[in-house]
Amino acid sequence: MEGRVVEVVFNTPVNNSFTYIWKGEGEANIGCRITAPFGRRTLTGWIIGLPEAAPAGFELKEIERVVDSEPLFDEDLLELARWLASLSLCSLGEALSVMLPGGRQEKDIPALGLEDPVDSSGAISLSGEQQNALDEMGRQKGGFYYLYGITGSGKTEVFLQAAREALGRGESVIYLVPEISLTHQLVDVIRGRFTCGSAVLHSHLTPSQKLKEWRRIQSGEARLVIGARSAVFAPVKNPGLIIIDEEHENSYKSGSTPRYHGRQVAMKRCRASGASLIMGSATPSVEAWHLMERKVIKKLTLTKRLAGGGLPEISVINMKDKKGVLSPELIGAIRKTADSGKQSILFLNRRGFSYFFHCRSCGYEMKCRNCSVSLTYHKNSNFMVCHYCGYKIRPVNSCPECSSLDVGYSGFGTEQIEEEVERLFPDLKVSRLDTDIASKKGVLQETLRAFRNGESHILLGTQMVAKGLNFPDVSLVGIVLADTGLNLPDFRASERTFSLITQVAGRAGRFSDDGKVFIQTFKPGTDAVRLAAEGNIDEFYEKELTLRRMLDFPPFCRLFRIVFRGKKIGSVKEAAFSFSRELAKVNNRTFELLGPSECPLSVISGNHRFQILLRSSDFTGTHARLESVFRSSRFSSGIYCEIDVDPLSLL
DNA sequence: AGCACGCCGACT
DNA sequence: GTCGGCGTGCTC
Repeated sequence: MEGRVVEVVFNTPVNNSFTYIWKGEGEANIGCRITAPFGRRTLTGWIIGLPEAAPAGFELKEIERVVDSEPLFDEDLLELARWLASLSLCSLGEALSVMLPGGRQEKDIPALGLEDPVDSSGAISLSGEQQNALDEMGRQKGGFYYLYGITGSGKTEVFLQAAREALGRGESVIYLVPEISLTHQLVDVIRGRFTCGSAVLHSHLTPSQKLKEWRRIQSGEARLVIGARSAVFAPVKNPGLIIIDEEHENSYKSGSTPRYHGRQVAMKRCRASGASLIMGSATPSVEAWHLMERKVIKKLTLTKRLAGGGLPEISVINMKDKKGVLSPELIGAIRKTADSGKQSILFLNRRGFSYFFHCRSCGYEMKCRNCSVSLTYHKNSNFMVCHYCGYKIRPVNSCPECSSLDVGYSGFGTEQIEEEVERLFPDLKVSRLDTDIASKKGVLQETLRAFRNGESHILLGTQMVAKGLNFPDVSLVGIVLADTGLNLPDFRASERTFSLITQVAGRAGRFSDDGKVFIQTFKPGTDAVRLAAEGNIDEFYEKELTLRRMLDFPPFCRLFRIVFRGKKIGSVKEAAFSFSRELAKVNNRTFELLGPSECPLSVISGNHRFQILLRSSDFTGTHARLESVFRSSRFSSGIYCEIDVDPLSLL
């Protein structure tokens, strides 16, 4: 009996496709899921082709079952998957599995929603600035735009009206937000605003719910799709507009294979379909800023705060020679705030602080002389190491800058600060919010609800607090140590610090005119801190871009990060060095090869980690060479190699 | 990724 | 003598 020849890929790191035969009743079309025997197991795969004849030399196995009667993806989406697989060096099956419902679930970091207040009653009239921006966007179909404006300048309203116009033309719209799980308010507003069907894709949908939404989008029933990162793959018909809210957010970059960036995928989709792209933020990524300067993206600026509400008063506190973690100024302000019946938020950027050499007297940190990033202290080898180039020196017991002996490698975490705050303010109630707490289901929401209801006076938190500052009774925000981010061995440290301070400052005091922000820092003079405090945004980007150009970092080059991990340090190291030798063979001066060196986080859950960095301005040439070495290399069991093209972080 | 096959050490 | 280590290779 004859059957249909079917080409299939699976969600495995195996890059090739497999040919099967379908002898069943129904149709087997491109884009449908199937189950089939694969080796000694049965797997679900996707049909990517219907070849006329089977390749010779194989005894074809039979497709067991065709899961879908209608395809999950069309040729356009398949093409996008091929592009993604090639770019991020994963298999086609892995690429498809991250795009499609029922594939691997992407894990998301909990973060607070932005909750930009939007009028839910219906379209409101725009300010002159907003209207100009909207008109500009309508001018050229397929254009790339950036709405650059301070918090409260009404970006969301412009997004919504641009979406309305696209929907009015019969087109579909994808609206990306950093993380959807806690942005119910925004989602409700958006859904309430439009009469056409909308779909919300987020990580907490069950596979069947996800599939249902997927079908609604495919059919055209839902033409407005709201979702986090992976919603950029939504199978919309006739895409007319993709919106990226809070473009600078790191959650747009996937943290696992395939490590794609939502912005990059959005740009690709828009170019392919002729749709427009609109991004927005008060603190664009340095990449995006550079694209604006190069006129690849048209910058549209919103300068005015709509609701009035003056910018908060910002004080920079120099922590040099200060005892304790809270300055007298901040302590006084917390007391005063509580006395006047208002609430305070203390923000602590804790990440990685303790790994770096730090002088308590002057704030000096030890930096690599080649890379201008902070050196990481390694206890076991007793070396300060640069994780870009492997440069290492012995640590010192006194500060090279001021000779102070008050130096160390330890910092503080939320727990210590909490103790300190409780000691200082025994009569005030403190809520703590960090990743440990947030991972416990429901605790996050409960903590926030309690704080919003005024059940505690002070909210103490890490990263995640930065975006959720729209509590009406909060009038004081303290950044406990603004420069901790600068200690990270990362060329984006400055950008992150700047963005953070600016975002925090922009959100404080939105509901009252007496909002105050205290920035504690050892480096009040550092550009990231100083310019953020001054609100001197344009100057920061100018300086940062000059620096990146000087040091040859993105966006003036492209980076590739290749991480090797495994239980046995010797084999990991060996794999990294052997891979590095293969790369060197084909390099031919195409790229700069840095490493191998131990990763900044040298051991994660018992796995030793080594990394290689490639730096080049010839992206295509470097990518091709890396691809050929990677696809032809075999790693022994227990050794894993992961590639991150355009990494956001080198940790 | 799984899951087999395959060839060398300490054990019922 | 076998159970089991993980190195190597394949999956239509």
